[in-house]
Amino acid sequence: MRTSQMLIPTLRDDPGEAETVSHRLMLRAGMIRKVAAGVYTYLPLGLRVLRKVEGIVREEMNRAGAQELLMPIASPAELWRETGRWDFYGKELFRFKDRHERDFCLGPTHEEVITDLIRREVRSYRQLPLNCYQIQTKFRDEIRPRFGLMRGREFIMKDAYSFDKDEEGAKLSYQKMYDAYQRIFARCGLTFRAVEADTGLIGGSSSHEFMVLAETGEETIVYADGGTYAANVERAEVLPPAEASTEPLRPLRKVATPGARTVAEVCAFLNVSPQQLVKTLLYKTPKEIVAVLIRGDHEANEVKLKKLLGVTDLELADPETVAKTTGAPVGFAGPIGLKNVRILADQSVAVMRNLVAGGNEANHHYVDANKDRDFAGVQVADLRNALVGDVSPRGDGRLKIAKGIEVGHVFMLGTKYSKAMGSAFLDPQGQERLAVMGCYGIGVSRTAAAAIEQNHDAKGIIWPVPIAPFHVHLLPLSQSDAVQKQAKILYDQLGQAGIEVLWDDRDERAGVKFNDADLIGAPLHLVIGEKGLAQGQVELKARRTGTVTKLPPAEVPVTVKTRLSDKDPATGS
RNA sequence: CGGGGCGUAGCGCAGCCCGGUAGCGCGCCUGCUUUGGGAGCAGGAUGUCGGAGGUUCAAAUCCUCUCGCCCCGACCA
Repeated sequence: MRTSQMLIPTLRDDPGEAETVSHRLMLRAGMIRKVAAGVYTYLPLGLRVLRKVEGIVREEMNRAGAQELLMPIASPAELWRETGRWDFYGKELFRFKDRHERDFCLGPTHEEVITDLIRREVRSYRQLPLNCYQIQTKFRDEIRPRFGLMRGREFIMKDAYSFDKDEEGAKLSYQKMYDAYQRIFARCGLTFRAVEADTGLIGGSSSHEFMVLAETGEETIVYADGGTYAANVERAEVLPPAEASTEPLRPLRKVATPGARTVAEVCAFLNVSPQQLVKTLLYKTPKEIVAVLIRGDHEANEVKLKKLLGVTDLELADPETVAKTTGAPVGFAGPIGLKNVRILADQSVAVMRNLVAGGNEANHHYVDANKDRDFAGVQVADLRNALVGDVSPRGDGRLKIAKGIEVGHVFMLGTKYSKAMGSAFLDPQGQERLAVMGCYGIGVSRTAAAAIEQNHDAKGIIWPVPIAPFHVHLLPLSQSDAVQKQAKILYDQLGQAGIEVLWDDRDERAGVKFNDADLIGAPLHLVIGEKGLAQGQVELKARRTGTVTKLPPAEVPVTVKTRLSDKDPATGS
């Protein structure tokens, strides 16, 4: 393609609206433009990258035995009412009415639609297993869209749904997808990690998220430094403490702690460490108010808490509720004397002795409090976030923490949807059985953004070869006949060799072309200059390393092919 | 939804406090020169100052309402 014939509106300055690297660079490189919050137009360059990612996804899905279909973006409320998700999904579901006042939504995911199809069309075990996927625009009315394509309200997703006749088959389908995902993200040139994950709104029995490792990631993951365990921190299990305190119990005292509300303030005032302190968090669920005891230096894990309580709605209680429940303002809640409230404690709290806790009275705390002696009826569970240095729950070392971008998520669904919607088939015995399902998502547009987060420098994007919008950026530096002719020859030769070339045929200065090329980030830059050409040489530059190779034009096609092959470190593929 | 901030030329911003009829840099157009890392000179075009209402002789500037966007948090395959 010739630059002069493509819409590639690069920007010199960083747009004010973008903070994140990928968002900024995609805008500056002329790949995307915003239409509304979280809604973007993909310009030709951006679309080419999406198509590359889609191509890899499609190949690997097909290879794994899945078949492509395409479902509608709009779906009727009735289907969503069958599974209860019309109410359950909440505000994130983009809803609208047609002219007959019938409720519809824009699909955020398609379990209902696919299950509706399969229950109609699949009646025999002979038709199973089945795995159908689509690559499609999805809509989620995110509370806060951000970071460009990273968290849009409209985005492109590959979603696959497997149907099996039994649990065993479903596990196999799941494993196939898991393996396919490994290949997909590896082929995209990403550094990533599969981690155990929570199943959230989709539901099901177990799941793994595929995380692209990046500082800017919105997810926190933990992994064992000595083995294979890795999990989203939402999900990561924490082992019970290895040893309990053996300190002799001291008598309980109530002391004045004027104005000391936060852990830091109380610790400073009483001259104790956060490890000796217990914070009492009051949570509100639709059913009840619960008090949660967490050690001062730990963080409560609301996902674990929700699971334990069997609720999906959970929030910290407002100050009035706290006051009404504890008889004290926020900052002085404690387990001692707390009435009419279920009390939960994290495992680490259960082994503490002589702890400090709120006094349920303004400006007072208890010192040397002890479970069972001073407060009882406490349910102990794993309720905190895992921390750096915790022992891995699989015993393979200690935990470390990293940030990740969730680009894929595989779920074992079981019969949640087939049961709700009656997707059944007849087994060889003529018995009716429910399909066992799995679902598997990949954020295609997010993957493109994640690739930039992981592959860039101060000058711009550095595309991994397999998803680069172009392989070679051809930069003739002069409008002279000799240079232009040589450019045309190389452009044609490379094109015939199946290499995608972006030819900067603009009458711009060298600096402008170099800077745009660095910004756009094709893996190889082919520079044709007047002087070099007079000596029979052109230059091939690796975007990632900046390494320049001078070579005669005749050698370009072969050299480029070699460089683009995935073994060459200079292109970083 | 809570907190913070921003809407002025295609992009980045100043002007607003203290009202007097809009400016800077980059980009864009024309010409000449230049031509290996965002050229120089000369000339030129471009704004419902997010929108509506109000105050005033006069509003980008003050007041009210409203819409949009960004950041932090809560939330989320």
